[in-house]
Amino acid sequence: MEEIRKEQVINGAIRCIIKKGFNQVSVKDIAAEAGVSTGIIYHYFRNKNDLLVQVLKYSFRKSHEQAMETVEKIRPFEEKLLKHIENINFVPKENPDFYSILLNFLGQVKYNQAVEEVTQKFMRNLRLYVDRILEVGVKQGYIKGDHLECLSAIIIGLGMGLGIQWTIDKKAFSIDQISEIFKEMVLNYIYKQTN
Amino acid sequence: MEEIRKEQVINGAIRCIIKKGFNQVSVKDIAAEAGVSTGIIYHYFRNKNDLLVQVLKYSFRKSHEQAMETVEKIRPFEEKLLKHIENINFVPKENPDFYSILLNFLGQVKYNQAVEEVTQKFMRNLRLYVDRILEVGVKQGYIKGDHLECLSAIIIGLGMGLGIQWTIDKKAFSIDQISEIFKEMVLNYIYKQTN
Amino acid sequence: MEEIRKEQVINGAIRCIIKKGFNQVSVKDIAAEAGVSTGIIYHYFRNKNDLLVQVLKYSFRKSHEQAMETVEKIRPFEEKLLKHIENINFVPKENPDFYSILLNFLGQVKYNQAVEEVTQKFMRNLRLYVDRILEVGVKQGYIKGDHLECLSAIIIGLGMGLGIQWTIDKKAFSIDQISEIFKEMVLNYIYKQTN
Amino acid sequence: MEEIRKEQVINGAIRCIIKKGFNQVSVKDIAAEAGVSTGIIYHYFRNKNDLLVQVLKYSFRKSHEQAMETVEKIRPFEEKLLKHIENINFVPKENPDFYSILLNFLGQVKYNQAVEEVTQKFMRNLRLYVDRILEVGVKQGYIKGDHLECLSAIIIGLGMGLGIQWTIDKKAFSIDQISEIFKEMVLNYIYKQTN
DNA sequence: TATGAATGAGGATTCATTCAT
DNA sequence: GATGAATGAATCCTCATTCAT
Repeated sequence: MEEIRKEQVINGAIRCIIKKGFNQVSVKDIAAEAGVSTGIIYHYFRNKNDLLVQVLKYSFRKSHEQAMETVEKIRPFEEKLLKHIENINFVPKENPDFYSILLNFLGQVKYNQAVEEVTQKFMRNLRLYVDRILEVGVKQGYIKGDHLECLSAIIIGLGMGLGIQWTIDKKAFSIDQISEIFKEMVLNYIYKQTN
Repeated sequence: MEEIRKEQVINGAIRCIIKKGFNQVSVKDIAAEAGVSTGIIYHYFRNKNDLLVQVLKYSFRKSHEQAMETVEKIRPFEEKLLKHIENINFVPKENPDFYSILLNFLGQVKYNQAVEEVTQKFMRNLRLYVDRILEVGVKQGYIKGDHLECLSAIIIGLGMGLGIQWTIDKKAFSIDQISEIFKEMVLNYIYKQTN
Repeated sequence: MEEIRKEQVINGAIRCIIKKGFNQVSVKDIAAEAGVSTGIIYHYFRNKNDLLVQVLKYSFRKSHEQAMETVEKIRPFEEKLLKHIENINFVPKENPDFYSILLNFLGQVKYNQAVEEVTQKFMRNLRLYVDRILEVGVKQGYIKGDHLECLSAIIIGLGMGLGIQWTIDKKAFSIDQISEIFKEMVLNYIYKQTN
Repeated sequence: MEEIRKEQVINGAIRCIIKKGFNQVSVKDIAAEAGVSTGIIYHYFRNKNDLLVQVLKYSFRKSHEQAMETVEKIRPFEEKLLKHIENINFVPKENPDFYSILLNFLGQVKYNQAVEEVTQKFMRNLRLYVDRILEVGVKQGYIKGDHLECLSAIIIGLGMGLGIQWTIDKKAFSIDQISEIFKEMVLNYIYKQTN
């Protein structure tokens, strides 16, 4: 029951942030959106900041789960890597709310330790997942392991940079097209190192 | 005189935003930091939002000028392109305040039309600048023009994605190392298309 | 059972008031301190104010019982009077919590009829008890009854005034020393009237 | 101007406390009573507690000034001492608001350091003033200095104890009558020590 | 009896904005 | 141009009280 209520409030908060923006959201708004009283929010969360941190954690978890879903099942190395890059690049299109939430929180990282920790952990996990895929490629002899330690940051960084650009300006480019090019660049890079 | 006062206030606002974060800054804070009264701020800016938009414009202009400075003088195509990529990648290290400011504003884009317009224009200019460099490369016969229309978004996107990752977590990777790899990836791509 | 529960809650409330102060105590605090739920408090007490009035009554009764204990047994007039004065003067030292509680409630007397009535009754009983001792002294011929009607108020008043001073500032004076002097002043007064 | 505004707010706060009681007073009440906006209170006082401490200081200062006024001019030792005792005893009648305020704050002493400090200082000054009068009596040879060090606490303590009793229950006794008796007790005591 | 989730009015405090000086 | 006192709506949060279980 407690978990249900917490999720109810978190989802209300997410809808509010998407609709009005992080800075403009009040506890009253969230309570109304979630269909509860303001008081109950303080029963389940220490304060507004605690709630917002839970929102971030929840969003990260959901996004992660969603992005992994399709990749998990794929075995062949190259196919798995390319599908993962595609997934990352397609987040802004397929889950635009996530970028809304993310952009709202990124500005807070520097000023809010809890937000910083949660965000750092999320980013590290993202890179780690890519690293693991690449490791498999190395182990199976497809690619050499040299010069691969930064590739995860590049893949995640590009995904994020494109996502933000596209969120700011949907007319900037075609995500589909750019994703293809980027996949090609990555393949070039890992095989060139190998040959 | 008006310009001096405006810049004085804008710089106070920038210092405040960097120090306390966008959401936590009040007009009183800015006035105190700039060494003026709150009243005078309303003499030179329509309201707080107007001031913040001016801050964004000012930051974008300064960052742009700084990033261009070294590149402008370089003539040879490849050298110019690589130097520009390097410049973009090094912004978070050499001008970390810019990323502080940028991240503070990115969350507002969706909810504030003026911020949206200014940000969109800035991003377009960034891509345009890269496109121009590439165009010169095509004209001078170094590379073919096909498949280059998305490269600017990739270059800018990666710069931004790395900048944000690094701003969030300085231990994530070495900017220098990653910049080298990325430059290699870009060269691979443009010459492979050509040959 | 009802009495046990009520006393359990009252004692929780007393500990809370001593620890945090009357104004700062919530029903939730009291429930937690007493080891019960908030709901049960409303089963045994009409509301928070009712509970607090019961706390006051209980404190007055306990303090009264404690102060009387030693005096009751003493028969000789002068010895009994002096011992009672001493008891009154020593309350702040021997039962400092009582003064904590008392001071917390005194400010409410004017604004809370129930508190006013309970406090007035307690103060009257205190004076009455002194009056009875003096009456015995008169009956037994030790002192004359003229000019004695105010002595109880003086004895109680001084006890209270010293208690409050000492509660505010333990370094203000030595209760033992002052009690001796005051006993002497009272004896001087009642025998001077007599001779 | 700042001082006038501060006094305006303090007086509003005093009227509120007298009318509704310390615990029941809100900043909104005080603002309304003082005829200002709530915002301005935070312009002149750090917070509600700061304002209340200023109220206490102000009340203490005013009460002190008022009590001293008549005594200051009197030179002869005995007359001066008796007049001072009388003044102390008559405060509840002549300045009942002071006792209202005092009782409202006494309960806070233990839980509020600023209130504690201000109250301790006030009480010490009260005793000091009595001590100075007695010193003069000693110097001029009217009385001996032995056994006088506690007399100030007794005089202040009785004044306070009677004041509180009378504030709680006006029918308890006649202040005039009791003041006469107490003055007699003090004279007995100081001269008995002398002869 | 007993619990503690739920309510929502009310409290302290902040802050963008105005305006008399 | 320049100041900063003044406003009051809005914010976060608390808490007495109720009630379904």
